[in-house]
Amino acid sequence: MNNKLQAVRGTHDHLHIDMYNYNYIVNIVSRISANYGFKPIATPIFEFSNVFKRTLGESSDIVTKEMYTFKDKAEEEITLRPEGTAGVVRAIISNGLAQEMPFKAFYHGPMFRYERPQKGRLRQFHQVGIELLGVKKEQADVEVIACANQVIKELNIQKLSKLNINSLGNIDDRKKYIKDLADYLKNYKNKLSKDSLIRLEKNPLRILDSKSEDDISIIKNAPRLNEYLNSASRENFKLVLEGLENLNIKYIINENLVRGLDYYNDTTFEFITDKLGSQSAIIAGGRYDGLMKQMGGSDIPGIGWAGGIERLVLLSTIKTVKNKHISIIPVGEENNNICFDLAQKLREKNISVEMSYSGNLKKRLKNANKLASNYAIIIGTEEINNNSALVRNLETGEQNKITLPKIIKYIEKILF
RNA sequence: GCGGGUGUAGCUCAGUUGGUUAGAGCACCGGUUUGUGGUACCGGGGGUCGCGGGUUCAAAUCUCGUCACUCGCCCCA
Repeated sequence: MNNKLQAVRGTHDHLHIDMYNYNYIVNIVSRISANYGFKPIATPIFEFSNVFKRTLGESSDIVTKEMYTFKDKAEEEITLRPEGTAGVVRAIISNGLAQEMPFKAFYHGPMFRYERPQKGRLRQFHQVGIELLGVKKEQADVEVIACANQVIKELNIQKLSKLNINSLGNIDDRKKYIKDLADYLKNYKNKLSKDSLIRLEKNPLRILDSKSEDDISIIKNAPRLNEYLNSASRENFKLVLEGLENLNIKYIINENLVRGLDYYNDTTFEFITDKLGSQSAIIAGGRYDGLMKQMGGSDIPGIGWAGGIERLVLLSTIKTVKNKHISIIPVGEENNNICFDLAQKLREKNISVEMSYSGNLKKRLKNANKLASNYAIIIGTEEINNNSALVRNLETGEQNKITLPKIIKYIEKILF
């Protein structure tokens, strides 16, 4: 491979198969979420940088080291979106949709994060996601999670993933907790891992899901977040869990599930897998009640999730069902026009037809075989003289002579 | 951002202690006469051995750098 021309690190070309897989995932989520009342929406791929800086948290990893930010020709600071929620919420505010609550959106598209690429982790990756705004009631949490659960189920990967769930409480409770947690951890400064010492300064919550053995043993006796939750948050969490049980959705309460974005509160959840190395989350989300207000809109609650399309594809065994397909073969260039005309007529009947561009009968049959055509229609001078065509079943080799006026009906009959 | 592994035809890989025109399978193209594919046989195209520098009479093979992929960490979908 002479790689003078290569795609930028962490970006991929999506060739046929990739696009079929991509569309497969998007179509499933689109259809399922529509059944829950979510409607499609698309927001721009880039936004003013503040849209993300203000919402994701100035100290979050995404903002501090992963954003693709640049100045455009008008000196505006622009960022390629690293996630979908902030843009959707901004769009609601920009378009004055705060009156139309509840607002239920489904979206998909590319996201950008400057990270070290790995399997299932790219710099340009793609997400599908839903957002439900305007409902504080736990019914929203349950509905949103149930939708994700159904996606997992229909992708047939429920055995490969587990739903983890936790409640982060509100911001004030969490602040109190973080302070106590940090105070506790400061007693173990000499035992904590290097990474965790840094986290202790920047974001002590993150130490909770550390993979270091030492950290884990220290955390065992640390103060617990759920003991800091106010009664409303506790009650809400309890109702969410009951709602899931009511729907027979299996979950694991994971008290150490803390998410990287500052805007989350109360319910957070992740469908995680152990099949993708370091990349465990395939669908993840949570509640973000303060986000809209923080962005300058009304005080409207929200909850949603996003799924990584590439990760979902990696986990699924996707079989794309191929439509029945026909190859039309003229024998002799002089019969091209009549064949091409027949091809058009069949296509107008919504039948998938190809006519190869060159070659004799043998080559064209070979080509038909390569295209996995179900039937070949062969028309040469001999057939035209009889006002007929040969229809060959390429699986069985069976071949019939059909008169031209009847051929479209005949093809429709054998295909459907 | 940190640490490890890998990089030879479109794909999967061989390539001996550095030594003459770099190989295989699959795929692709053509042929095995004239209007019949999927099997078989024969033939062909395609690689400046990721890229750049260094060591050497000589480098795919050693060395350094760089790019990309990959594994772990960080973090995340």
